[in-house]
Formats: sequence, structure tokens, C-alpha cells
Amino acid sequence: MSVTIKDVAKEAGVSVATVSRVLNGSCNVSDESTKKVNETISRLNYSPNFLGRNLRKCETNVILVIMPTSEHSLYSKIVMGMQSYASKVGYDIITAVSYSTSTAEIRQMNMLYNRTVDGVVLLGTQFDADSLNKLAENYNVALCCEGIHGANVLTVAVNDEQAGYDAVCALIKKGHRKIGFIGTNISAISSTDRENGYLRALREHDIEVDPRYIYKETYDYECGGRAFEYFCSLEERPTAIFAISDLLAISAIHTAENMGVRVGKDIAIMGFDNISMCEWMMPTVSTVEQPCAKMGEMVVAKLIENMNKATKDNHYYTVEHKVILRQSTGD
Amino acid sequence: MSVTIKDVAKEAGVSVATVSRVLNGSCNVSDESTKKVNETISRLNYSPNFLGRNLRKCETNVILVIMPTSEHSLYSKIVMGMQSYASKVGYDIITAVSYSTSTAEIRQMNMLYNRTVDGVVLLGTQFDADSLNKLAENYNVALCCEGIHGANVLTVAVNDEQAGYDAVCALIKKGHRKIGFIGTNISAISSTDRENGYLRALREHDIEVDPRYIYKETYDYECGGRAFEYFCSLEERPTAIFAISDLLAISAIHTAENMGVRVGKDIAIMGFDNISMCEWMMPTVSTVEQPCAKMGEMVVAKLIENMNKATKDNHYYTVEHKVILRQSTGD
DNA sequence: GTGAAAGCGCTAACAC
DNA sequence: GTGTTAGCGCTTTCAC
Repeated sequence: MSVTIKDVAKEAGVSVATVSRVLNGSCNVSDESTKKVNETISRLNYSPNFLGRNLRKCETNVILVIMPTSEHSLYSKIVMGMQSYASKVGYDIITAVSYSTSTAEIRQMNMLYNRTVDGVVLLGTQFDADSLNKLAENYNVALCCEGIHGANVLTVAVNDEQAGYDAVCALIKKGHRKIGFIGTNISAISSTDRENGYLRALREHDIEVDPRYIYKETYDYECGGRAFEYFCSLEERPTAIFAISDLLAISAIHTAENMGVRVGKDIAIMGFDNISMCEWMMPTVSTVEQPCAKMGEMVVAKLIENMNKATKDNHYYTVEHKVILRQSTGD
Repeated sequence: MSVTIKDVAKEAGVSVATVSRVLNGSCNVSDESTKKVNETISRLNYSPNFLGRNLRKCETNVILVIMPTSEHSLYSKIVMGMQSYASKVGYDIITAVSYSTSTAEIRQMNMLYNRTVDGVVLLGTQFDADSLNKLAENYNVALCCEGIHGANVLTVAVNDEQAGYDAVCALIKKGHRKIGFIGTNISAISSTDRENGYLRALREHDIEVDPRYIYKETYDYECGGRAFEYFCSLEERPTAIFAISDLLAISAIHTAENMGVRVGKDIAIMGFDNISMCEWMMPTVSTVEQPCAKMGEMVVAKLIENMNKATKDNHYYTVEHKVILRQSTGD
């Protein structure tokens, strides 16, 4: 077995308590003891066993982040923000991917129940508001990026309705009045609220909502292309399209180019999220940026605060989004 | 505090030992006791504390995967393979991103030293062979995807030299003899060995190696485009380019198209990794595929085997790669 | 088939 | 400033 605090104590000629004090930076240790202990620690190459420490302290200083997917997304940027903050305050971030399935998510949540982690951040979840509320009574849970209506759980996200509104207003300002919408049938705030923003933008500019200009399926890549083909089948095609994700927008752009439609010239297409691919595409893709790093830092900071609180902060914090215009809208 | 094994025992009117036996599926428990205990567990909503269990058993059943970046879809596919195998044998996979910095990597490795995890898989590392060898004496460590010359550590990866060779042979077979190479100055097997494969392919086909056709910088996206501009500045341009990563190839393709060079017609470009964007690009990108899921499963399986072994398996396992020809090479 | 009790490695309260 | 010791929640040996 590996070397323990006992071994260090014996070797250094002090008690385990003194070693523990040195490890935890207590000031009530003489310089001499501190030196002896530190020297012994490095000589024996000792590393404290966190299972013992954590069991004793009832905390692990680890936060689990559950995300629906790890590919082509803004999640990696959010996690970077989380890690940057967490490392500053002595926490570790670990991640798990649920592939948007509740079986995986439920299994991963076990790490919370069995005290392997101190808290969980959900970047999108299959849990409903009731389950989350119950969960939050006993555990430290937060939502990030994707809120849940009716959940009284700490949440950090953009204002999706306003963001959808701003995106569509940008298109209207460029002279478009026939604006297609690519959304999903999935009841997620990021989908429904962005659609509501689209609708409000049209209404406020006296543009009649044409249900034929609304195409909804899923988040899957292929759906963007299918949406584009559908719009092209209409006698009166939209001159601009707002998609609720960059992936859907990119798929639509590819299909457009394959059909000989010049994106940015013949049609304007706008996405959402500002994933890195937006800048790698030709044309580069207009989109709505979420402040990923900031969201990550913020949610972790507030989650850690909650851990030491009797009454938990369960606010819905809104962070600023930003419309970015690039070639796909003719900019 | 939360409910413990003691509470369950008291409630069920049995000893903690009996509860423990039920939890761990021991057969030496009467049906009656089992029923009573299980009923109490679900009534109290008890979940065993893994810190206690793990401390006692000196194992956590968790494997940490450290990766240089999370945006590279290659890694997410590998991790999926790991997870699929791990969940079958009762292990959990957690991930951490090092951003190719040794500070982050060293910090993350603490989870190994302090027994938070049972083993670590490194998908690329800043550690040198000596450090890894020393590490592997006391801990369960494996490399995946990116081997280290001189490291006697369990490794699963493709044969990068052969893969580079095969890629360039595919270009030669299509009639190319002026073949540019986009690599890096970074001393990593995936870079140096693919370059060696490129050189061998030329030599074996009596093509003189022209140092002007070799461009090396870093893995960053922009470098692919810069490489392409450089090649265009030569009086005699290459007719084909082999890049050691899809990202570099894609960057080169974008620059080419921007310069009016038709990729797949005027020039052939081949990448490496087969990230999903290869199929989304226009033209679709020829590349060398690594069997990601298989690599992930294999390395985790062998790592777990090592945990219960006196003398550890430290072989370098090679898995099959596959050249995939698409539009960017005129296919 | 079941229970008592030791002990995994650590921290912290208490005594000196 | 330092040491002794109880105990975090659990598994497992040993008695019975």
C-alpha cells in the first residue's frame, strides 16, 4: 500500500495531528516541525489520500458537469470558464456526457447521491421542474445555458427570447421581410423562447407571421438541410432564415450551396451559439454569441457559494448575448 | 447529514453487516432480511456513501481521461468508446482538459496520487518518457491515440508512420509527384511519424524529397491556411497536399477556395483523423480514419486488467487505420 | 445466517 | 505548540 499520514508522522518524529496541521496550513506549528514534516513528505513522496480526507470532511471539492453532447458545441467553452474559476478556489471540474438520455443522466447523478461530488451543473437536462426542485432541496444543483420553466433552481443563461428577437431584428434591419425559422419540436427554453423572440420581432415590425415559414424538427444536423429544401419548395421562398442553432444553420448553408443558392447573396442565414465552426465556414456564419466563459465562471461561483449556505440562491441569472454579423447574412 | 448504513440497519432491525451484505449481493443473507433491508433502503431513500466504501476498499472504480482539448471531435469519439466499455464493467469515466499545458496536467494527475481515481488515460501528454515510466511503476497509467517514444507504458494508437505512408501513397497512386506536407514543429509521434511516413512514401516511389514542399508550424487552425499560401508562393506549386490533421487540411481548403483554387480539381488535399466536419465540408475531405471507439474500449479494458496485476502490461498496441478518399482528392 | 468489532486515512476537538 | 483520540461510512474477518 501507499504511504500514509502515519508513516510520515513516524518518520518525522511527530504526531499525525502535526502532520495534518502542516498539510492544512495551520499556523499553530513551529517552524522546526513544519520543516521536518515537509522534508519527510517529499522524501517519502507522500500524497494525502483524499478518500480519507473527504470522508472526514464530508466534501470532495469536485463538481460534476453533465452535458448532452461533447461535439461541436459551446459546451467546451463553458467548461473552460468553469475550470478557470474552479481551479482558483480549489475545486475540480469533471464532466460526463448524457447524450440527452435520462438513463445516462440518472446514472451520472449517482455521483451526487453517493457523495463522489459536491455538486452538479446541468447543461441541459431531461429532468422536469418538479424533479429538479425536489433534488435541489437536498443537493447542490445548478442549471447553465438551458433553463427550465418552473424550476426554482440556480440558473445561468442568456435571455433566449430577447436573443431570438435581436437576431431576427438584425435580419429585418437588412430589409428582409420574408424570414424563415428553423426550430425544434423539443420543449426546451432554448428552442421555444428563441421562437417566441422570432415571433415578437415579426409582430413588432408589422410582418404577418406565415406558418409556412416555420419549420420544426430536432437539433440533429440533417434537419437544417431538410428545412432548407422545404423552404425552397415554397412558391415564395424566404429571403432570410434564422436557425436556433449554428449546426442547423450550417447544415442549411451546405444544402443551399449544393443547390446553387449563394448564401449571403441570394439568401441570408443566421445561426445561434457562435461555435468555432462559424468562423471556419465559407461563408462565415452570422450568429448570436453566448458569453460562455462568463456563464461557466458564474454558475460555478454561485454553486460553490450555495454549498455553504442554509437558504440557497435559486435565482435565474441572465447574461448578455451578442449578435455577430458575418458573410452568411451578406456582411 | 444524510442517511447512513447505520440508520438503515437500525430501522430494519438488523446489523450494519447484514445491510452491507445485501448492498454487495452476498448470498449468505436470508430472504427475509434481504427483503426487510431493501424495503428500508428505498423507504429511507438511502444511497451508500462511496467515500466510505472506497476508503475501505482502496478503489474508486473511476478512470480519469486527460485530453489536450475538448473541441477535437476525435477525442469525444474515443471517450464514447471508453464509456461504453467502462459502464459494462462497473467503472466510470471522467474527463479533464489540459489545454496542452503541463501545469494543468500535473494538477489533474493529483487525482491519481490522492486516490480519487484508480487510473488515468492520457490522450496526448506533456510528460516525457522518463516521467511516465516512473509514474507507471506506482500507478495505473495508459496512453491512447498518441504514444511516446521510449515510454514503457501501456499504449493504444494507430501506426502513425504507416498511416502517413498510406495516405501519401494514395496521392501518388493518383499520379501526384509534387506533394506538399503540412506538419508541425512539435515533437509528438502523431506529427513526426506521419512526416516519416510521408518521406518514406516519396523515397519508395523514387520521388526526390523537396524541402520546400515541407511546411511545419503548429496544430492551430490558421497554420493550414498559411501553409497553403506559402505553397502558392513557390514557382512550382505542389499538385497535392498531405496535412497531418483534418483541421489543418480544412484550413488549407478554405484558403484555397478563397484564392480561387478548386480543391479536388486544381489541387488534391488530404487530412488526418476523419473528424465529422470532413463530411460536412464542400468539397468533402479525404482523410485517414482512426478507429476511435475501438481504441477507447481497448485502452480501458487493458488498463482495468492492469489494476489487478502484479506485473503490468506495458505494450504498445497498434490498431488499424483506414484511408478514406473523398472529393478533396478528386474522388 | 447474523452480529460485533476492527480499521481504511484523515481531521479536529480536547487536553496538556 | 503538540499529542491523543474519536469517528466520518463503509467492508470484512471472526465468532457464534
